[in-house]
Amino acid sequence: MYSIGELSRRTGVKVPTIRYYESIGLIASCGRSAGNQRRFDRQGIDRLAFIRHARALGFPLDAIRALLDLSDDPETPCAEADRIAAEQLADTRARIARLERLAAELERIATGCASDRAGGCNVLQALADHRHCAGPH
Amino acid sequence: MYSIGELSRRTGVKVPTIRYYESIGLIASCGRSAGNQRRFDRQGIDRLAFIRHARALGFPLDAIRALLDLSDDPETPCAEADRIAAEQLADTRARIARLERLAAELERIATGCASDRAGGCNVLQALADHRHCAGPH
DNA sequence: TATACGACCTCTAGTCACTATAGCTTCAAG
DNA sequence: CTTGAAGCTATAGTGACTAGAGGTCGTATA
Repeated sequence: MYSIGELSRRTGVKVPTIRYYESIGLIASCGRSAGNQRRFDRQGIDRLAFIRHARALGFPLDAIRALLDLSDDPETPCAEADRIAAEQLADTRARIARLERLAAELERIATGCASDRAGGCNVLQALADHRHCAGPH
Repeated sequence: MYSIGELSRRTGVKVPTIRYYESIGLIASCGRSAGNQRRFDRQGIDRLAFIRHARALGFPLDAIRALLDLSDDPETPCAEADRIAAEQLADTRARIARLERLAAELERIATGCASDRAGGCNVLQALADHRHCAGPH
């Protein structure tokens, strides 16, 4: 049996975050001490480690909830898990693509400002007038 | 003089968003009609277009506020504007780097799941056990 | 001039995934 | 038995909006 602090140390998830996960029904303590403090078991650690790992990979909590449901039953078809992961990958790639467009435009804007006064500043002029941009965003 | 809807149409910023920007002091209407409806002028359009453009490039509203302050006075040194833009660029690049690490790991996890049941699912096993991962995240 | 209808108004609450604070109680070591 | 760390609940705040309720205004037409 582990206290919430122990669980936190073993998984790297902060104590308030663990309580938050419990409040939204993502995890459950296996009971309480006489003085109303949460107690967790080995399963609690595994489940929280799973969540942490999935969060680190960028999965939203809703997706993690679905993945946890799937892994609770080893007989479930896992096509759904594959789909969720594929979706997350596609989402991540889309974000990268968007950010790369922004970075390119920012670089064009942010480098080589001729003026040293705001009046002629590249950055400010580019932001004020969309026509200074190369691509759409 | 433009109504809020007209301003919205001319800048592509949604009406509730315009009201939100006003509520946080990012823009101001130049007055109200007899019936208490907002009225904007040409300057309002320019300022909102500036904001929209900066948001499209990923600048947070706080940075945009600072950029607007700078562009309000053409005599201000523009080193600060350059700094803000450079910071935004650095931030964007950092995000890209992180997302690329995640995408690589997701791809490794999400492709080629051998099993068709959750019990042997690649995705679920990788999430359950960090040791299945190639790199840190 | 009456009326219809779209556009406008304010205010509140919800989104996501936490984080912070306040004020209190419990646990474990000495 | 005392002390101090760790635990508890509840509430509010973050960023940048978005959605909804319930009411008012402006203007074109009949």
